[in-house]
Amino acid sequence: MLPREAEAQDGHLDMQLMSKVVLSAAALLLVTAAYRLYKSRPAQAQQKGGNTEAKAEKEAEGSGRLAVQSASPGKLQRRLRRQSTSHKAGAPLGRSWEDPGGPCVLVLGATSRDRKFPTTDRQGPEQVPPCCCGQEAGTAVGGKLTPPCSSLAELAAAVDGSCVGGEPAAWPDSGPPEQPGPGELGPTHSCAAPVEDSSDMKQSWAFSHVAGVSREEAGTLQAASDMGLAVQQLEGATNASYTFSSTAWVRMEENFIQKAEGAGPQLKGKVYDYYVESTSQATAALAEAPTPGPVLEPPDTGASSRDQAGDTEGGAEAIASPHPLQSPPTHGFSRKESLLQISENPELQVQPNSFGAPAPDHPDQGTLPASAGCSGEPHVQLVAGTNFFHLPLSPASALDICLDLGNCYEVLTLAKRQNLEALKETAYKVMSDNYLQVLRSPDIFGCLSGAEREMILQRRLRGRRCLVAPCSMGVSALTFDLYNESSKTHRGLVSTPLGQGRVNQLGGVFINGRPLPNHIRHKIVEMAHHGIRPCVISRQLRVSHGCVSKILCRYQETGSIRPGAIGGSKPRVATPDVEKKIEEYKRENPGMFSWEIRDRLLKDGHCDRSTVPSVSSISRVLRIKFGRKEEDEEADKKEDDGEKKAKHSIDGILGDKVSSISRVLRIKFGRKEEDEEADKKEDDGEKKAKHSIDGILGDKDSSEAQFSSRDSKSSGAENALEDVEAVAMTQEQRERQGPSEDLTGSQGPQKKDTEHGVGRKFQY
DNA sequence: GTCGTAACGGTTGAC
DNA sequence: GTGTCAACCGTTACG
Repeated sequence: MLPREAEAQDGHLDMQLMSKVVLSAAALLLVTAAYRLYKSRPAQAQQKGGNTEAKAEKEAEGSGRLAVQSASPGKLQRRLRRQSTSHKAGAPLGRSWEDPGGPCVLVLGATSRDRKFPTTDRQGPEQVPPCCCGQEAGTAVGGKLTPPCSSLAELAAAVDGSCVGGEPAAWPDSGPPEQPGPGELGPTHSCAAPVEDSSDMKQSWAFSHVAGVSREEAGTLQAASDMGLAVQQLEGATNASYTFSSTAWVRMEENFIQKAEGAGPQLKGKVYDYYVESTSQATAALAEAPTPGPVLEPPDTGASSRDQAGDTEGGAEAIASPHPLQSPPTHGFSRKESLLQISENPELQVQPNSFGAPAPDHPDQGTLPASAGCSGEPHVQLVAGTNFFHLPLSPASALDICLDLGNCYEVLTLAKRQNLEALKETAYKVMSDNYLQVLRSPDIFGCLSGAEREMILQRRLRGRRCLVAPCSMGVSALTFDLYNESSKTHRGLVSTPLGQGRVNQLGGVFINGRPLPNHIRHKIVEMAHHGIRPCVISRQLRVSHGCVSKILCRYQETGSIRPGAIGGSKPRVATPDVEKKIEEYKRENPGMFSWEIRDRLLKDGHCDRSTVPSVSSISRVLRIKFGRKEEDEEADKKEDDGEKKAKHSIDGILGDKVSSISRVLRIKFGRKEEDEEADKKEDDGEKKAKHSIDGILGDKDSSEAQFSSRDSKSSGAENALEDVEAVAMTQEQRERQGPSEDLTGSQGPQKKDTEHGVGRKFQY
């Protein structure tokens, strides 16, 4: 118990320390950014800037703990009024910011923005729209989109005291924030019921101040920072999760242009918003899981938030308290619910790709927006040495939409209607990422144009670029071109360095005689697994339906997507054991003919029909073992009868040279043309359909007689996946690996593949 | 329209 | 080092 408590407190103290450090850093960055931004507009305001900047610095130096006191309510309201008048675009502007304030909005900025830029405007802080969090996002885009609550949003709501607690101090100039509307407590509405006792939660988190400066001159600079600490503990659990979040927000308005106009106050300049957010989590062991207690109502959260906001010091004290968990509960904590729901719903945690929302785990990196779900995400600007996240203030942007398959097409339609390229890109990306599901959804795939289908397919394929392994010139070069973003078309593959690429009737590229890349094969199987018909697969992947059918049949039979072994010669059927038997028969009966030996081998069960050596092979063995005899040759010739005719004709064509060479080969390798001819005859129907599935299956059946204890299908599926992943291994390497594995019996499917080779049928 | 399959031209690799 | 040959490949066309 005690050690656990100590650990918990240690962890909490660590969080406090970290909080301070991060807050300090955030504040410093904030001030630096604000200074630089404002510096670029020197003539705008010098009257009050000194005070505000001084305040900002003061607040920054104070680790953001008590910054609220520096804010002047009066100043705040003046600024708000001015903004409300100047912002005709307040609505769109506010909306564009409100949107991020939805599920994916960052913690403080949205709240602050909402308070500062009410869409209804000119009412002062009292009428400022309430906290951003929650379902506003869904309504932001015409109410059509009701995206699932973002984990980030909920996390933000949980972490951010502004949303839940509505810390009024978040904006010094916003005055006491009004009570958030019931529907606006997004975190509350969207979060599951808290499991942990609220009182514990209250004590476990604390919110610092929010600092802000503003200018009333033509150019307006606003800056704010915020930090929050939340603790989540599941019922009965002994571990608590600490989530710390800090946010710095800067807004710069270039409204000084309105002076030149002279027609009255009119904001024609730009509004820049920057923010940087840092979120970190830690887990600490607690003494005991607190008993779940009654959940505080949402209104309480807001009230308490305000109280806390008004009493920022209290929050600061909570952070600084050495025993925060023991402090009396004072707040309602819908943030617990948010955290809990996030923790219980993994899908809510995977929202870094949510468009327009910064990933919580990557506070300041430039890749944050890059990880968003599309190429049109807000760009990152380097300000004051820190990557800031710049959201374009597009009036109609709906940056907080959480796209999924359920709404991607609607979003796409909306984006098209409103000409939102970024949103379109995001929707396309969702479709591409869920390509198989899209294919199965007539309401999505059926509504897409041909170009769009092609585009999402291309993006889907492009995403596999990492699978390219340029180990083999023949295949890899082609594959690389296929996924080269610069080409972006299949046709770009045609001109491979080797010039082997060809384009089939469907527009797909292939190399004649060479198997398709593994990822294509895997995709075929994958799509088939999703119930997509072969004809659709063929069209989508631009692979002939014959090939699709072949691959699927093979996969169904063998469980492997790999192509068969290419090349090579038929292995010897006259194995040492068989040769030994032949020698034994000959010793027992020297006058025994080769065909008699052959029959004896079959009769005694040493060989079956598929593995018994040809008469020629037996004769060769006899020649090697017992020396050359004219009689034997004569007898062999007679036995071979008509089969030799073809050979003789060939000899006649090629002359004595071939005969002599064959003789040499016969002695040297124990193999000659005649043997192969005889083997061909003996193989009879087994070879008739080499290119057909029947042939493959026939080979399989024959081989199964020898490898009856194989269980290829179970491991075959794994190999199918493995095929895609193991791209470092070239096709040829795999093929070569197959036969060796056959012998060891370590890989069923591979064995089956090799069994398809006719030669493998006669392995033994 | 879908699917199976033989034929084709090609590649590969063991011999 | 080269040629042969039998395996494989994917495409195409046909039913």
